[in-house]
Amino acid sequence: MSMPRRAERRIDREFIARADDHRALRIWLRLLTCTQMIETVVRSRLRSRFGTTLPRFDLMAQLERHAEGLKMNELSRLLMVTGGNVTAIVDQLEKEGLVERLDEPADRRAFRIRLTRAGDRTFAEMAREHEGWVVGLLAGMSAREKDELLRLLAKLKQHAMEGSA
Amino acid sequence: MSMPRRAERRIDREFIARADDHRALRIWLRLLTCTQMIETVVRSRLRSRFGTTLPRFDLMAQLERHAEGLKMNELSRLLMVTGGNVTAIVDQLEKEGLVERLDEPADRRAFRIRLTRAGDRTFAEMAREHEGWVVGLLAGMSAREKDELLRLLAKLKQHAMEGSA
DNA sequence: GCAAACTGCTTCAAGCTTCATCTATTAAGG
DNA sequence: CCTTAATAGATGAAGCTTGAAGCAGTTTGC
Repeated sequence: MSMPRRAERRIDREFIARADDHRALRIWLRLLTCTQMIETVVRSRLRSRFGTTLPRFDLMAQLERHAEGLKMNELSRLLMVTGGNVTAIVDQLEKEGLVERLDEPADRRAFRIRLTRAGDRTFAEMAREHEGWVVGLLAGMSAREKDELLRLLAKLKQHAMEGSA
Repeated sequence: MSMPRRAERRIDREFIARADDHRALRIWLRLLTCTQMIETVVRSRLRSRFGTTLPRFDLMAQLERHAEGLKMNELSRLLMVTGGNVTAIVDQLEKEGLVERLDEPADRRAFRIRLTRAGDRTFAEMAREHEGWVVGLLAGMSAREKDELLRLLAKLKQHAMEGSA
């Protein structure tokens, strides 16, 4: 009835490996689901409440965190989108007077993007509501669980960073 | 030096609330970062290895899990994208002979989308490599951590689901 | 100095995505 | 029946995103 010890162990190890592979795939799928669910809510509310879009909000959020301004490639890296994409969004926001391009004295190719005063005001209003939406969506989790999730995501982020470079 | 007891407590409670709000925002940002990092890797490899895109892969993955086929609106719900989007991608895949539209006898408006034999073969090949990429990206985490992450994401998913409906 | 490599940004085409709107079909109420 | 409402998909405009190619300015190595 029972298999030879050697084969048993080999099969068991394979089984464990497969189970773990499966876990990785499930994490990836669930991560994607969670992100898309939150994204859908935030996107829809940004549109209905403020007539704006998520990428524009994200770009302004980065600028708000860096009052000294950011170069195009820094924005591209922080937002994890291509440079061409950043150009398009900054063009729009600049046309609407929410951000401005300032010449970078040290490098004539580059410039610094900064929120204008109007942009700063506009963003502050959106950010206040935005925080409320996110807090609401995560309200079911305890502080302890949030900390644990934060920790695990940090780990995932770090490993994925190494694995993709 | 010390404040009246009442004020102290009020401030403390506010402080805790703010800290927790901040945690929620950080979770959301980190979730987004992790997702985008993995997405970028998978997207780029799907392109270079198989000349295809992530949305097409995702759609085929859903069909592979439902051998009996899926209706357009079911695909839309599962993939969490709009119906118009599904139409466009199915049109492409159908033109390439990877999926097929089958008439639904019970409802002349609808039809069932299914992988063709060629689609099934093509997907199997991609899925094998895809799993390897994801496993590699998550390799730094222990089985225990993966289980915990899976559990917390499930919770997040559930609460976000309720909060967005 | 100067050529070559690199960097910062833009442009463009192609594909993805949403939202709003449309047609055809089905379901429900009277 | 017949009207009304709801549902399944398709379509088109507008915006997002990528990847590749290109231009101008900077750095590097000889």
